[in-house]
Amino acid sequence: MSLNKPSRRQSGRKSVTIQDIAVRAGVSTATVSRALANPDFVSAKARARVLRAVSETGYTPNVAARHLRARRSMMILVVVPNLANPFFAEILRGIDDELAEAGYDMIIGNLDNRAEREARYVKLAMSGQVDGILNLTGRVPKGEGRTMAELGLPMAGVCARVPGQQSPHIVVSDRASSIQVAEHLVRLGHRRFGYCSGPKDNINEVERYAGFLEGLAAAGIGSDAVIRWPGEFHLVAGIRAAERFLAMSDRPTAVYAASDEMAIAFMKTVLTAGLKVPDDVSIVGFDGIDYAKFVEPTLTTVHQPRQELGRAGARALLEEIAGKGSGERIIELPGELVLGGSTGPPPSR
Amino acid sequence: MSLNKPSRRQSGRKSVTIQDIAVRAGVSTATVSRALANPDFVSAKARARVLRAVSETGYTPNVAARHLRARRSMMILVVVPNLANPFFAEILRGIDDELAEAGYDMIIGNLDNRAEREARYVKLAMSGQVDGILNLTGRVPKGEGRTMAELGLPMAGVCARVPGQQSPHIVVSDRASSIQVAEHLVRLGHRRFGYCSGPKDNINEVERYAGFLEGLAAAGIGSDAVIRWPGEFHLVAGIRAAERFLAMSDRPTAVYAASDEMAIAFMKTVLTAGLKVPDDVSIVGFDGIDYAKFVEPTLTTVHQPRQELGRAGARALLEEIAGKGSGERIIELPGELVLGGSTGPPPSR
DNA sequence: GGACGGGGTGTAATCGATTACATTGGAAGC
DNA sequence: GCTTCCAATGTAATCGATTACACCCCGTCC
Repeated sequence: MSLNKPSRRQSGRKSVTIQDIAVRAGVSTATVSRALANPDFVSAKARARVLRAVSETGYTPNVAARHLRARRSMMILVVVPNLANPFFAEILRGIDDELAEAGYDMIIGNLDNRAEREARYVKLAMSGQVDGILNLTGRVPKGEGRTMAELGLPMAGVCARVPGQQSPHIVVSDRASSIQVAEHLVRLGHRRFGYCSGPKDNINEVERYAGFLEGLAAAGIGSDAVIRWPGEFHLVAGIRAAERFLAMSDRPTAVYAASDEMAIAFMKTVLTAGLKVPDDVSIVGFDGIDYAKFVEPTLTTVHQPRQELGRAGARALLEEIAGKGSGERIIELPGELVLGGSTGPPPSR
Repeated sequence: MSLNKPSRRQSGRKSVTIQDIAVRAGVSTATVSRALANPDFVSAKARARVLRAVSETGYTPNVAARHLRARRSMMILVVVPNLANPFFAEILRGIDDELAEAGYDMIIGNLDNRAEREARYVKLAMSGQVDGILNLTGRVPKGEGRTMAELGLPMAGVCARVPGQQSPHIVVSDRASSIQVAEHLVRLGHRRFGYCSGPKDNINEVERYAGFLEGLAAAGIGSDAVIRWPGEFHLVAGIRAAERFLAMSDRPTAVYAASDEMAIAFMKTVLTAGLKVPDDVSIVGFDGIDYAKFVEPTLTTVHQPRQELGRAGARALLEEIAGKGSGERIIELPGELVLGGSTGPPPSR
């Protein structure tokens, strides 16, 4: 088996090196490097000649060489649970904006909701290819016999608090927001509830559920008034929950879903079954994705400041990388309950 | 200004090198390298010792060094118009699956619908950081005084045919599918149409519009029966088109939108205005994103085989990289008209 | 006038892998 | 037994940048 295709070497690419620039500008490679990285330490004349040579040739430093020597790649690994959920897309935008400002690019590790894909990104992180990790998954990815946290790379968590991980976390006020949801539904007159759960090992899920119960308790309603359906934050889980709901003889009058995707799928399923929203059942989601505004009726939901979550996460990570990080630390941004048309008083019967 | 923070060198990371493995296994670095890359050329004994040393130490080759020497990064740049559109997320999944099989990872260049972000990725591609480019944008990104096509890097287009770009393209049958849309609407009895356009310099848009007119023409309906609203494929454009639609005194009875996002936003806006869908107006989208099934009524749309588009694109690119590519070439995958509840006969009046 | 200092520059080591080329040892063939 | 050949391995060059260190030159200060 041919060791390597020697044929496909630089098919057409010219590859201008720092040597070429040095010769062209009549200086040494050291001066070229300095002229580009630390202009202040080079004479104006030399700098001008270097810059001209660069623009004439279209030289771009080879990042592999730079990375090898400088021991930094200017790349960040962003681990995402599921790219298909538009909720994450806007967080990524915030992250990207902030990272780009600092000169970093990002590699997106999409788990696609499949834990077995974690290993691939642990490996990628191990190979020294990235300078830091942003973890949006609410878990500590494992693989290759290690966890991602053990790699000693700077890391920060966004959206999700990961217990036991020594790094900053940027989260939304899951608990406080869920209390508001409970208050809103109780005020409307609801007394019996359904709850569309996220994965039970996810801390956001835990907090949201706890907050919901806490809010109800404050109104004197016990946890036995809540039916909890298992779920996974995505559309399909919403359908399953709705099927269980529809099969019930004595249904709750309000349903709280731990993600908008589940709420939207739930709503669609019960509408298709002939129920009216909110006349027959009120529905509340969590996240505030764009589509929540484009379903009929509009979804009542807790809006997360997605872009700001991303930006704050990126900033925290950059601090960690710079060594200015304070390590373990939680930054909580407020969620906002946005009222839509999917909630109303319970059926009078 | 301190040149570089010397403090932040390898904060805790051990960095096992090939040297360490060589010593530990009692062989040379060449043998270690071969044992890992070309096991057949190394004795079983040596290989075993190397592998043991590797697993004992958790060694991972430094990719920067490998990349520098081997002149390949095993990274692909994927340029995406807008990550927030879930349509692209599933294409990315197809791409990622196929690339991962071949050992490649991807860097996602999200333009976020802003052309000025193109330059950043042209630069990234120029720096030799990637072995190839997948372009989902339907344009040739420009910046740094060049276009991305001029870099001489292997490239392939997905979703969009880019005129004048010498590389394979994987597209959906825009024209044929749009003809079907026209036939469907005509068969239902519609005679006056609205069309929610994508960007006019986008080839998919051009083809979709042309196909729509062609289908109508086949039924003896002229292009003067179609009102075209300008758009951008995203949600906001759908709202704008709907506002124009609502302001009309004599409205078309059916609307075709060049993307599901526009269709969904259009539908929501007219529903909010008190119209009924499809009783007052029929709506058809394009793409077949998940949310099309979760709006009420369900959207009639042209379903694109997204994952397969991504896979085929990745395969074509890998062929280009391997030098087996045939260059200019168009692969067309069929779209499928999926009937939903958003289309019906025109109001009888 | 000589010592000193510092800005500007060049030389060469270095990062950690891959790989061309040289070398070794042992089996096979005569 | 000696040559031949090939598989297995080692040595060292190499990729292209960054950067420690040395050096030169010239102005300034005693």
